[in-house]
Amino acid sequence: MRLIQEIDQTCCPPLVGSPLSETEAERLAEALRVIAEPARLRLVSLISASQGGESCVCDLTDQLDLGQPTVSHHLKVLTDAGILHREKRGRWAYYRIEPEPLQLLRGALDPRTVVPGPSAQLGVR
Amino acid sequence: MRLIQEIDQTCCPPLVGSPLSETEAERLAEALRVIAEPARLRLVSLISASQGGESCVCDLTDQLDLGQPTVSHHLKVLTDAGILHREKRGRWAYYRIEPEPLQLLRGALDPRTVVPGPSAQLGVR
DNA sequence: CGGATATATCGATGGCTGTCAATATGTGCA
DNA sequence: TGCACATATTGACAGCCATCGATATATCCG
Repeated sequence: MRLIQEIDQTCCPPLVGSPLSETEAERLAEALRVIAEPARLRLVSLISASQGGESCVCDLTDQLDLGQPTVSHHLKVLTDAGILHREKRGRWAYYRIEPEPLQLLRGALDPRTVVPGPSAQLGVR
Repeated sequence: MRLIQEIDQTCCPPLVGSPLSETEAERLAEALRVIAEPARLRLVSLISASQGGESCVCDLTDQLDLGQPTVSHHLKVLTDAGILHREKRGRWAYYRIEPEPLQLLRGALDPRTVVPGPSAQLGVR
């Protein structure tokens, strides 16, 4: 059984500035692992590029050269992480992108982490 | 044996806009997997937060509660990916952050992917 | 040279996870 | 009610990889 793991505010402190604690690193890694997977990246890009911003499972299964259970599995992982939103209408399940989680992950890779210019000393201990 | 995999321009097309090809998704996932690991995230954050922007292995081993071979392994993965730069001075090896790769990864998570406003149609097929 | 120190490499192992086939659940339709 | 369709869940398996102990390599010092 897999625990639900949401990508929320507490997951993604900037990668740089002060060193990540063990717990912070684990949470951020867990969040990144959700999207560090080819099939899931393709699912996100397919859904976001689809008209109406949503897709049902059958459309996605066609394009991914993967079995339906596998696609369903990846959609569940993305949904549990909060990256996708699932809505069932009739026999079909429609998935759409939830904007915030990806933005939070993006924020964790903030370039200030990596470019220690003269202003790097500001709040940083 | 592990192949060298650099995080370069060709790795990180924006996650949204047009759907990722199978190859693009694999390359991006491979790049993300490099940082989707707690120990490696901590290494990056420790190095970037250290004075002078660089650390030697011994300093890092102390703070990570991991064996020296394991730390050395993670540093190699990060270096092969282009995220860290290694410089040997005397008996010590000093690692510092290479700014570009993390920025490229950040670019791949571009929020335009996720916020389909009225301007979402621009170049997008 | 020889010992000490710093780091890297090797080989083995255990745990995690992506994948599939089979099956279950749920929904619409006749 | 019964069938067809769409999706989810389960159980099993294979491949990957983080970790470690042991060892190799490299550098400094006396």
